[in-house]
Amino acid sequence: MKDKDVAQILRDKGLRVTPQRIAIYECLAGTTAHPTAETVYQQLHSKYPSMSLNTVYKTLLVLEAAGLIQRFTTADSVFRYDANPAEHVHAVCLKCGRVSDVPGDFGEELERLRAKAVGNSDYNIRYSTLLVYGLCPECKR
Amino acid sequence: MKDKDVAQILRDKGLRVTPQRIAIYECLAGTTAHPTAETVYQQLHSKYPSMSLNTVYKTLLVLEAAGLIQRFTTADSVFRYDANPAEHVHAVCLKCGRVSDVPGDFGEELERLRAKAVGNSDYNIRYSTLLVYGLCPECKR
DNA sequence: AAACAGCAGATAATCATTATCAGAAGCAAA
DNA sequence: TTTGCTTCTGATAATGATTATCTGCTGTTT
Ligand SMILES: [Mn+2]
Ligand SMILES: [Mn+2]
Ligand SMILES: [Zn+2]
Ligand SMILES: [Zn+2]
Repeated sequence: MKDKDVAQILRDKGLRVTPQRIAIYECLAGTTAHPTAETVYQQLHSKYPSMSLNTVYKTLLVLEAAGLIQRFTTADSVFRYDANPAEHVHAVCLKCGRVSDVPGDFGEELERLRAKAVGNSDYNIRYSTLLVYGLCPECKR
Repeated sequence: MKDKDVAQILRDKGLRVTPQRIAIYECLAGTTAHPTAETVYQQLHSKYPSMSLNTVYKTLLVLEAAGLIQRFTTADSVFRYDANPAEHVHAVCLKCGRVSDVPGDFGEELERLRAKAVGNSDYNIRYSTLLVYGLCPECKR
């Protein structure tokens, strides 16, 4: 997704386009690491020394509300952010906390699970999150 | 699971059996609501006025380490506790935060997902958590 | 350029969870 | 049953992530 698109999506939602919003989105779009707000802040601090952590948090909320990114939480209870807002499977390392995408198309499996959950639950189901926990390549020695 | 069993499991792990531990386990075993630590604390406060919230937290960690319960986190980033330590599917209400078990046996589907994730990921996968988000019966009006 | 509404940054507040430590209590041995 | 050791509990404080508040600034529209 290019800057122009992000800017346009923001404008279409009545939101302003600011350098901070573009920078934070690009930071997320340019990594596969599912960083925390703190990590995003540190990444951008050299290029944008005046940007505050609070702005990072608020901007991430704005981007999420606009449907541009997703936010999720793992067992360590720190929010992770992902420039890919589509449902997909995440692997979480039990030792170092790293979060990675699980490659492959799980659309069919997730859809089947969803259908079964919809049938069995009295909830009006909107979406689902699947996390698999284990040891990352580095940590499994 | 009866008290005697819990007590014995604790003893087998070299842990002491205390009224607080039994009470907290029974509180969890007697509900399907997946309470937070704070909720467990409030539930027990009338019967055990001297029990502290800190003890609830530490006891829940002990019970989890003993494999008697499981802990997980939802989108609101507050830990939920469950006397059923087996993998199963949870539904989370987007409006009120309620967490319910999704009935039905998802063992086969979860196993298939796990197998596919194991094949596609370079993580050494141990377990997984599947949460479905939506509106609970109360909140969907 | 001007004017307005929304945004960024500094700061403080909040909330859940964990750490610390002294006294109480479970447990095993005597 | 009593003793003695060790672990646990509860009071309190600390931590860490996230959010709230407020003032000055900036993007946007005219
Ligand atoms: Mn991802
Ligand atoms: Mn459950
Ligand atoms: Zn790792
Ligand atoms: Zn609800």
